[in-house]
Order: sequence, then structure tokens, then C-alpha cells
Amino acid sequence: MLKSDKMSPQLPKQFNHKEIEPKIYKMWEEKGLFMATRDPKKIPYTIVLPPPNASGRMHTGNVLMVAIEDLLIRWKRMKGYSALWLPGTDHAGFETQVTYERELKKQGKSRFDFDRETLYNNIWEFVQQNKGIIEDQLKKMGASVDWSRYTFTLDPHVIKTVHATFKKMHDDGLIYRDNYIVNFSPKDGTTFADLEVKTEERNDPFYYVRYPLLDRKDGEVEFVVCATVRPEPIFIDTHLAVNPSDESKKWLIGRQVSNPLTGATMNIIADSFVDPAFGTGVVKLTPAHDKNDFDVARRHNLPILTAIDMRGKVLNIPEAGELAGLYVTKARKKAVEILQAKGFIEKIDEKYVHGVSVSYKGGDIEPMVLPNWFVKVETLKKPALDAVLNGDITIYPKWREVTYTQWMEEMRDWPISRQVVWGIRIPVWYSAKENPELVVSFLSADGKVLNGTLGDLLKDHNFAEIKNGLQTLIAPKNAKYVISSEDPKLSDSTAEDFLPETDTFDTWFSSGQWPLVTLHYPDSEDFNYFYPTSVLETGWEIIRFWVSRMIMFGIYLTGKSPFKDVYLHGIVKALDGKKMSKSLGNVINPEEYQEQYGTDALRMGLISGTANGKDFAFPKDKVIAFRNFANKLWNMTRFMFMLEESSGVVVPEYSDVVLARGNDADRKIVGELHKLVGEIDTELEKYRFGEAGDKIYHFMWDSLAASYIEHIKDRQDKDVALSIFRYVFKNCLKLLHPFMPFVTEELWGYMKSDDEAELVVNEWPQV
RNA sequence: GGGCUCAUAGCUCAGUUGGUUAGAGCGCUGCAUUCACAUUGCAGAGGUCUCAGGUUCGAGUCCUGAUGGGCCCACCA
Repeated sequence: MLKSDKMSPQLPKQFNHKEIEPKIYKMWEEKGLFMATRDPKKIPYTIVLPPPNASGRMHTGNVLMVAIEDLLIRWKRMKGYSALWLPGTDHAGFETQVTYERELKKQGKSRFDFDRETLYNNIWEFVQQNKGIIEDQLKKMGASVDWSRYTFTLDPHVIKTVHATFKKMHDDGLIYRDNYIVNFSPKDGTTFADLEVKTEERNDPFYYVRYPLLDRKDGEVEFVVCATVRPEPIFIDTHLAVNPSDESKKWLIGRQVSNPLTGATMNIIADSFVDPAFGTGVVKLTPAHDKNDFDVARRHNLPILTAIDMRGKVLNIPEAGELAGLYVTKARKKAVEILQAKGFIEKIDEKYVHGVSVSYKGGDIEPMVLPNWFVKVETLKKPALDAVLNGDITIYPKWREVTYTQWMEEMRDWPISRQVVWGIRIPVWYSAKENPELVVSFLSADGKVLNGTLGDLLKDHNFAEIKNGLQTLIAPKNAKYVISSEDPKLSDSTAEDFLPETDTFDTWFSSGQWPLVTLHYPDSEDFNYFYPTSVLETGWEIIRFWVSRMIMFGIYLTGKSPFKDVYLHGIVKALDGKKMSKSLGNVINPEEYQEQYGTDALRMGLISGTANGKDFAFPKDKVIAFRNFANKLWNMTRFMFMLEESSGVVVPEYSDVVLARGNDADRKIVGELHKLVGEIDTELEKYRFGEAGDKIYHFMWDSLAASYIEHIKDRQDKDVALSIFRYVFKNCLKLLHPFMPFVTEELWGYMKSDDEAELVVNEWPQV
């Protein structure tokens, strides 16, 4: 194809990313170039996009993630794979509900003003309004995702699959109900996942409480002393504990003391969790309100008795005495008064500083024992661990592997219930007739929030009113239930009345099935062709929560690991090298850089900043350097057209014949290019993105621009030199395209002949 | 307490299985501008690779220890 019969294009002096990027993305999208086909002659290459929060915005970590995944996908697509990048967004249950409730608060309302269904629908609307933001941002980033295969975690087919998985696990005996100690915040009125709980340093008095020793022998102390910051639930305590290897306390094991508040008899047990060096080396056990104590109680089969209710008040029971009905802080004061009056306070350390659990909304956590749905992980975790150990799955970088293996070894049963509305409801229904002891909270017909057991409430309210106004429900551990997505009454009108479980699944329960649901498991052609996926790319901080669950679900449901490789990128820190945080005011908004320097520069800068999965400071210098690089490419092209025009030569299509007419410089640059192609492939196979990027950068700038172009200026046979330049440059555009898709595609448009495909779907250079 | 990770140029970092004069980007110094790009070009300065031992013909790279950062997990009765 000869170019001389056309006017050479007149390029502006600089690469204008703001103008060109949207134009290019639109072209890709309209031509459907990201759509993957199930071509039996091709090898599939699949990546699932870790779904960002549907109502959120992209942060720097998301940008890095998109840059890396798009690089991999574009590279493999050009190499001839059937490359599919599956997009989607996550409902982000808790996070979104909190955001929505903040909006409600501005309107002077709260979630208690709505029944469950209305609240859900309102949040749905809220999310729909904001959903476009993240999709726009993905497009601006140049993400070559297949939009025709977009999934939202609350799509009907996702819910269907998640429900089916729950049912199957239940049938396989992997789901059970049990009471479990959860992070409950009386102030926020809900439980929080461990992730959502932060520890806050606080100064509280540390009380050394005397427990009178029973059956005291000669020479023995009168009191066993135990230090605590919270004496108020002592009235319910039944046991103290010491460390069995603590010689000075050994004699206490099996002995009894009397409860300093109630006078009831308490036993002293041994458990190695007790730190002999801390406090007095004696621990009081309050299993219903302390995670450790709960675990100890489980191990030793101790009673788990509740002292505090969900409003944060001491229970109104006889044992509570004067404390009954008081809020925790008041009850604590009262308890201290009583103990002091009895002479049971040995001393008070006023300067004690300790960690207190606080929800990230700010409410104090009152650990509580509530019924929960659990996944039994014993049989699931072994194959998931083995998949990594035996090499079915390779984790990059290698040193992160231990994070995974340790977690899988230690993994305990997984509580999957969350008391938030925004999520996939656990598909369980409770018969009203069989479960009068259900604790129900509902919005009555006249707009009041009422609580109580179902049996009691039905005395004054009819069932329809309760069901329509239902907010939350707590079913005792042994409640009778049926598993069904729909109200069982819908399929059998003669059936009894049912109330739905109001708990939703932990988001990791649904996102753990992401590789499956995005491919429409179990019975779709996509699933048959594209599963297992090729590489799972994400930040290392969610390896435990997400990666481990996907591997477990994938193997459990399909018998195959859901992906072959896991690439874990590092966290992008602020310019000062510290973790980005709102309070430090060092959060980087990637859009500012994108706006100023262009998407290509932002992508390449980030990718070049890390290649080994380590955390790294936002590489501002590199972003600027690659903005300059984009402009360099632009001007290389511009200059080539000017030379072609001014020299007036006919530039022949590159071939071995042309090269044979050339000189040593020609052969050298072509040779270097061919070597480069091999090197790029090698680096990318090893996920060494930064190295690969640097090599193209230096070849194009140093060898091609600084050296070869200067050389062309002196050439008499400009036709040969320009032909070789075109050949080398076009191949460089290909190599660079996965890194900097916009500028390369735009320049390709000027360089390509009419019968050549767009760069995004063009062929990767071969040596 | 357990685990991971880092320490290389003024700054941010690369350096893959140990192999000749240790690299990049930015910054810095000097020079250059009608003739693609100042988002440019040319030239240059700048490092006893944290410290102490060890293995080796050979160590920035491997081993041991120390010091100082960062992160994760557990715990704080």
C-alpha cells in the first residue's frame, strides 16, 4: 500500500488527550471490539473484574487494577486469544446502606421509618441513580470490558445462583444455625462484621475485684482477685479462669468462689488463653459479651448467659438486682458502688488504657450472642488450600502465598448472616404457626415500630399487618424453617403463613461466586467455554475475604479452581508514602491526574511504579514522564509525515527486500525490535509489567527517536529508511497499545492502511 | 506475641536463577532553540548498595545476626 497518493495528515503540535480519548473509546465500543466470541479455534483468556461498589467512585487502587487487567486483556486479545474481560459492580451491602442512611438522616428520617421491602426498594433507586458514575469511569480508563456481559450482584440470575448454592450447601450439611458472638452496636442497632470494627484506645478505670474463696483452707488467701474494666455483668458470671501452666495459680483450678454481686457459687477453670502476666492472672468469664470468653465457654461447654439487651441495657432479671434496666455505663457505676460497699474492690487503676471496639459509624460495640447462619468450612478449605499448594493455582508474587495458606489452615466456620436490608436475602421462611417465639420488629399500620415475640404480637395484630410492616426478625437457633426463594404460600395457597428471614448474606458469600455468576453458571455456553478463568487480579488486602472464598466455591460447585493465576497488586499510597486517609488529607483523586496528564499517562505511570506487588507511593513523576512520552510518540508520527511530504518519495511497504537495500543502522533497529518483542512477552508472562513498560519506553525514545530518526535525516534513500521506520514504529504501537491504548490507537489510525484492523484487535507482533 | 516486607543516587524506586565499569523517572549543573516535539535535544555531576559477620574464584543479589521503617494477624480480661 502506497501512501504518497494521499495528502499526509497534518497533526497538531501536541497530543490532546481530552479530545481524543472519548472519541477512541466510542469507536471501540460502537464497533463492538471488546466483545468476546466463543470461537472453538481460539483459546479462551478470561478475567473477571473485581466488582467495584455500584454506587461508589473509583479510587487509585481501582485505577491500578483496571490498568493492569486491561493490559493483560489487550495483550492476550492481540495475541489471538478469545479474550473476555467480564465487568460488573457489587451492591456492597453494608457500605451502601450506610451511605443511604446518611442521606435519610439529612431528610430527618431513619431506616426505622420504613418496612423492610420499602427500604430495599428505596436503596435500589438510590443505587440506580449513582450506578452510571462507576461505569463512566471504567470507560474513561479505557477498560476494554465486554459490556454485553455486564453483571450486577443483585441481578436476578445472580440471586438465583446464590440461592441455589445455599440450598445445595444446606442439603450437603454445610449450612447450620448457631448462636454466635457478633459485634453488635446498640447505638447503630445492627451488627458489624469484624472488618467494620475498629479498635479505639481509651482510658477506663481498671477494677481489681475480690471474689471470696469458698472452702478456704488454712494459709489460703481470703479472696481471689480479678481485674476488669467492666464489672457490670458480673452478676451473670459463672466461672473464673487461670492458666494451667501458671504455677502460682494452679492450686485454684477446680476451686470455687462466690459471686461478689449475687453470692452465687462460681467455679475456677483452666485455659491457656489466660495470660499469667496480665492483671492478676485471673480472668472472669462473661461468654455472652466477650469474644474470648465466648470461645473459652465453647471449649469448656460453659453456659452462655446474656446480661445486656440489644438496647444496651442490663436485663430485667432478678439476678441483676439494682442494675436491672440500667444502661451499661450507669450500671457500671452502680456495680462499683455495690462492690465497694461490700469491700470487694481491692483497688482501682485509674490510668488504665485499653482498646475498645467501636463500629466505624462510631457506636460502641457490645458483643452479643445472636443466632446466625454458618458455613461449615472443614471440607471446603482443604481442597482450596491444596489447589495453591499443588500448583493448580499460582499466586504472584510468591511471597504473598503464605498469607493465603496460613488463613486457610486457620479458617474457622464462616458466619454468613448480616442484619442489613441491602443485600441478597437468605432464602429462608419461618412458619408463623410453628414459631411463635420469633422475635419480630415491625412497622404497624399506624406507623409505630413494635417489637415482641410473634406469638404475643399476633394477639393484637393480624398476620398481614406484621408481614407487610416487617423490619427485622430474630429466629431462635432451633426455629423451624423452609428454604425457598419465594414465599411458600405463593406456590401453595393452602400453606400456612410464613415470615421471611430478614438477614442477608455476607457480601463475600455472593461475590465469592463472582467467576461463576458472571459466566451464568451452571448451564450456559459462556460458562462451558470461558471457565475456569485465567487470572484473578486484585489487591492483596482482600485475599482472605474474597480470593479464598472464590476458590472454595469454585471447587465446591464445579470441581475446578476458578482461575489459574492470582496476581496481587500492591496498595497505592499517598505522595508522602503514607497510607491514604481522609483524616491525613493526603488522598489522591486519580481523576485529577487523568484530566491533567491523560489516561495513558496515568495508567502507564501506575503500572511502571510497581511490578512486584509491593505497596508503593503514587508515582507522580512517572505519570508526567509518560505524558511526555505520549507526546513524543505523537511528534514522531508528525515528523514522519513531514519527512514523507518534504522528501516527496514513495514509501514502499516494508519487506525483506526493502531491508536488504538498507544499511547497518536499518538492520540494527529491526533486530532490536525483534528482540524487544520477545522480551516484552517474557516479562508480561511473568507479570513484570514495569519492566516491560520500561523496555518499550527506552526502545522507542532512545533507539528509535533519538538515534534512528536523527539518522534518517541524513539518509539519501529516504524511501528505504522511512519504510523501515514505519515498520518498526507500527510494531512499537502494537507493543505499547496494552499499556497506553488511546494514543497508540489514534496514531495507528493515521498509520494504518485501509484494510488493516483497529489496533485493539490487530495482531501482536511475531518474530 | 506470630507472620510478611523494605533499607540501592537529593527524591521515588528497578536490579528476575550470585558473574564484567550498579540502572530508570524526577530533580540538579552546563550548553543548545527559524528547520517534529521546551511535554525538546546534547553533555555532565551524583551511590564504600543500612551495619557486622559468613558462604563463594566472585555478593546489591545467598546465609546468620544487629539497627531502623512499613504492613498483616492475634491479643489487650
